[in-house]
Amino acid sequence: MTKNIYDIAREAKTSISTVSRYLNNKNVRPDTKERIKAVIEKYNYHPSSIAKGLVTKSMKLIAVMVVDIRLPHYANASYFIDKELSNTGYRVIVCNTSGDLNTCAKYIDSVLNMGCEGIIFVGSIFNELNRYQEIVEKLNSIPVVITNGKLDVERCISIYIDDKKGIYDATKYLINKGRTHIKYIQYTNNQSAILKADGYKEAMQEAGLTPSIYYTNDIFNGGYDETRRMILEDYALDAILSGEDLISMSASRALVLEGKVVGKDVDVIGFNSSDYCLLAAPALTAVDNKIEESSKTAASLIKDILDGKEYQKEVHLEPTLKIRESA
Amino acid sequence: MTKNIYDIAREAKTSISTVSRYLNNKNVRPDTKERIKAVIEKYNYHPSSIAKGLVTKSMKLIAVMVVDIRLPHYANASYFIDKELSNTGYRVIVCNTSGDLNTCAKYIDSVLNMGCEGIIFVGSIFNELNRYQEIVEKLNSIPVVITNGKLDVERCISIYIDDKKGIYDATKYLINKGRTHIKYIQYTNNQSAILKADGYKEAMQEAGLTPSIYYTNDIFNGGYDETRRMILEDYALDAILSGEDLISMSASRALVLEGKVVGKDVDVIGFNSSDYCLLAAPALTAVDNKIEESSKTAASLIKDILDGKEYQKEVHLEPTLKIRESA
DNA sequence: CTGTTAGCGCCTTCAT
DNA sequence: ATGAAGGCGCTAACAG
Repeated sequence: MTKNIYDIAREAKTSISTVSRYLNNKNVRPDTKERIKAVIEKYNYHPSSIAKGLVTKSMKLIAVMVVDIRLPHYANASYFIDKELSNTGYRVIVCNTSGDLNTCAKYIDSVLNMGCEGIIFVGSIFNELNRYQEIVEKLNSIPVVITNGKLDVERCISIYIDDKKGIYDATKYLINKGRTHIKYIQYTNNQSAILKADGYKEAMQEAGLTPSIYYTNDIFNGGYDETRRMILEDYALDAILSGEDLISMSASRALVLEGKVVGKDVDVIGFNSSDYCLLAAPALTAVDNKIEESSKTAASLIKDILDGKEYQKEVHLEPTLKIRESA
Repeated sequence: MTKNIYDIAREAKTSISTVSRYLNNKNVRPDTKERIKAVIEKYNYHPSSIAKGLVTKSMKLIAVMVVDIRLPHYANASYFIDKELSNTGYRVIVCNTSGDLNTCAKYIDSVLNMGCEGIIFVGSIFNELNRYQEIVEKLNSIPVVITNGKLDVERCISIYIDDKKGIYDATKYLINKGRTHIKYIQYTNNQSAILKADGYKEAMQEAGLTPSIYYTNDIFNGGYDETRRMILEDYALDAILSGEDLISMSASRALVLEGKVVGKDVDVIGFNSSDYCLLAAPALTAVDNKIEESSKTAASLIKDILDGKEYQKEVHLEPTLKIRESA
């Protein structure tokens, strides 16, 4: 039924090697080229990527490691990486690690022996992989890109988005607006979360204000719950910011339900600047951490390594404050 | 460096066929079994899935076709499918077709010759594939599951979620609450969107009310824009519903900014009942179309077909109304 | 520029 | 229960 390279060669009156050359854009005489082309089109023949993979040890696959695709940040990252890569003949395989390194290790094993050519790690949480010597060794065989982190492997590119500065600038912005009772909600306790909180603390202390940090691990309700707590503890609060849009959105919701006018009585700022910011009432002002740019950069850089091009080991991106209605 | 089946066989003092049998749980004498096991563990050997794939014509891959992973509905679907399948040794490959059938066709070609064993289509939009005879033929070679649709291929399971009834019930609910100026916002013009709108119309007409439908193709701003329009055209509006949470959320936002009290002056109902409903202020009441259940069902059914089990060609799921604060 | 040939790592008869 | 040998579809020397 489905044709292979022998069938094509036979019907094009040539050898399989010539067909193979044609397929891989090597030199083939124009007239044979024409004959091969005709037969290939006649049967809509596609060479088996498995058989090719067995020889080349590659299935033209790039793995993307995320925590959970349901979170907008990771959905966006994998979308843009896929978009950038799928044109170049690569297919993307997304792995939901739920932040668990054992799960991640299993995925790495799995994609590696599927002929995966490179891995993109999205998020600083994957920094912790450095502690697993065996995993690091496996990663040595392929190019790796990581955002906001650095892995001790042969070919690794780090894309840094200065999260700390993003929050620092946002805090400054609030201070310059005259806000003084500025609260911060920290989501999780990973490296990136800590850096962001540091940015907040630094800006507050420089201005002679006392930092006030609330903690949560619940992405959907945490902002609401902590804001309720804040209201009880300090009714004079005049600004809230966090390291996640979703946290800030539910904080904003709590304020609105309390009768506060967000953007006037209290300013709220988020982080990521996802499209969901537009759904908040009022629309959420947020730190834009350039997810599209960093994702596309990750994709094109891993291609560069694969293509044997020169590449820089580090790329730095600056977050910016995207002002909407909530602050 | 990396061991193959010959290395294992040699060191375990047996032949590759016996190792292969061990790997595939065939009969092997206990003592040889032990020796093989020891060597395999010593080197942490994993058989190459590419080589295996060349023989079996399968890479243990399932493709999931979605429109755009950035939309919560698709992110959730692919997450739950992945979660259900990754335990069984299958890997999932997500394809963002952006609703374009040519793109979809290319992905199908691609995953098929990568040794993909089955495809899950998420959303009624993929019904349109029936018009492409060549695509349908290709799909004949593998099991297929589609939600809210039916493909004319050999082995296809349809999972129907009664969208029309979901909206019908929601409309009834509003009517029973005494609402009369109920508006509907339709997003896109695909089969599912039309069915939902029909549910709305039917409920309205049965109650002797005049349906009033607004249209948009903009998932993030459409709800807002159309609601602005509504307010100008009929200030007495007392309820809005739509076929997408995001549309209803931005509709709600427009109402709040207009000074209306959502859930009191005007009721708003969404569709999907994603976690984002909790971020709206007030929290969005929505039709729950059972995305987790349908996704997990899709995954386990495609496994059933692959395992040669008996299977039903159709599964029906009932949406329910999840009442929160906005209605 | 082209054809022959030897693998890539595994599964699967077919004997034993 | 086990081993030998052929083949899955393709690429990559090698020789012409």
